[in-house]
Amino acid sequence: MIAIEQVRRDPEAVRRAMQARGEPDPVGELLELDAAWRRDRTQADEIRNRRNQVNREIGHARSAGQPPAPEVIEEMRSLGRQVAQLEASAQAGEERLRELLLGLPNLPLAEVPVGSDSDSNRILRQQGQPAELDFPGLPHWELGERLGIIDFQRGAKLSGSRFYTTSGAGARLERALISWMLDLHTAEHGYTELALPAVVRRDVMEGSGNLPKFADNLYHDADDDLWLIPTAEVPITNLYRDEIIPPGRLPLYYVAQTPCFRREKAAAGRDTRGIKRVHQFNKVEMYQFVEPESSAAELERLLGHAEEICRRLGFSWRVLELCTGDMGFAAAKTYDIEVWAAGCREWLEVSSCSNCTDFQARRANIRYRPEPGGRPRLPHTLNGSGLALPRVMIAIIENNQQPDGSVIIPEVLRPYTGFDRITPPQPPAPGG
RNA sequence: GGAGAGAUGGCUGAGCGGACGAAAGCGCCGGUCUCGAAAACCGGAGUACGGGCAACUGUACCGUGGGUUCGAAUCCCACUCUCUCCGCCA
Repeated sequence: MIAIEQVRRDPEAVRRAMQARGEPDPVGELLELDAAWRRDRTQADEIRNRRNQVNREIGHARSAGQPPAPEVIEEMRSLGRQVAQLEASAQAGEERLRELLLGLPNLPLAEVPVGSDSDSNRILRQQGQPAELDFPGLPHWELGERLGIIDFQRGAKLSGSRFYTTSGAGARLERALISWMLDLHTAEHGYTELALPAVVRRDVMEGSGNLPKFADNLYHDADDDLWLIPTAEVPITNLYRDEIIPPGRLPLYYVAQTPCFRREKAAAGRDTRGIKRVHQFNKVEMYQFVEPESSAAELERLLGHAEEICRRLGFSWRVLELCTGDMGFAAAKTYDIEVWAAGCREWLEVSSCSNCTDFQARRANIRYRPEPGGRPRLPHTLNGSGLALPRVMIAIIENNQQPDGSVIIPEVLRPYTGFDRITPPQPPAPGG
């Protein structure tokens, strides 16, 4: 949520930001609502003040044995009615204002390239070249089935399209990746590991900005009004909801592996083959609560932590700086990391690293106290995948496939997998 | 699932419908004392919003939402959460 104070102070900046985002201009309506509720609020406070004064007088008189005069009571009744009316009006205005603010995306940082869609994203750097195989390579959906490690039919049998199962070396490879990533981030990058609920309450989804606007993409249990998380960002953001973090605690660095559930309604028909876009997947997520002054530098470090995974796995990758129109709702600045997959011959997004500035903190009412006795401030929050498992699996399987149909396991994972190669269950028949 | 108890400030914990933003203790911050610390003593300190250049000032907040009343931390209703016991269960 953006601050109404900022709209008051610099309406032009907000107007420009929303335009860069491709949003309709909300400023006029915001300012009108704001002025109206402040007027109601001030009047209600004044009448209340009067009422409180008379109340005290009644109390004093009463303890001196004097009951209040009927006309005094009558005035109090009248004041009560006025207060109730003004308050109802102020409350309605405040709710509409909040609703409007909740519907607005974060303001992009000044350096974010302006553009309406992914065509305007800027390629910041590229490490390595898109690898070419010197034999006809296979996409992972074929490799996975031939190796007997990914089963799409049975996934669909259990849960429908866009679900899959892994088995044997495939399941082990994913578990190894998860352990290795968590170990790397905790041991070398300073993160604290969290284990978290995968279902959360409605107000938690609202705190993170997924509800009400993005209900379409969420799975939901109606009986208990519980929602399946689309990313660990949701529960982590809400850890400190409605709290004031004591002095000296920031920065807080967290990493968590959770399943992520996405209905992908908006992407119906896209990426239907393989495990590139599925309804349930695992993701290792990094998350930071930091002081506002350091969030810009922290985003660069966070990005580096995600890139380190790519480097050690031997990937070729590139870093994109997203333009204003392509960024997520809560982000003020976002880097995407894409790795090259030689089988489907695509750059796959494996990480999205964002500085959400104070947007989530304000929305979820998370504050911190800079020093003992100091005024509470809003921290900045950052999140980044580190990394999303299915697409990492894709890249490993496709890039490391061998002419004989086997797949070489990257060196760093071998202590975790216990094997250095995945081989087909039987020698592949000639011609497949 | 059944039965019961509870929710007040950073924590513990008082609070006959009117003087209550709320006793007291602990903790915290500042000061006196001390070479320094501890102890003792003195003082300070909640959060949000409105008005004001500011000093300041007004209002709200005792789990949440309603209700009764001139007036609610206090009375009534609903909900949420926590704890204890029983049952069931990985």
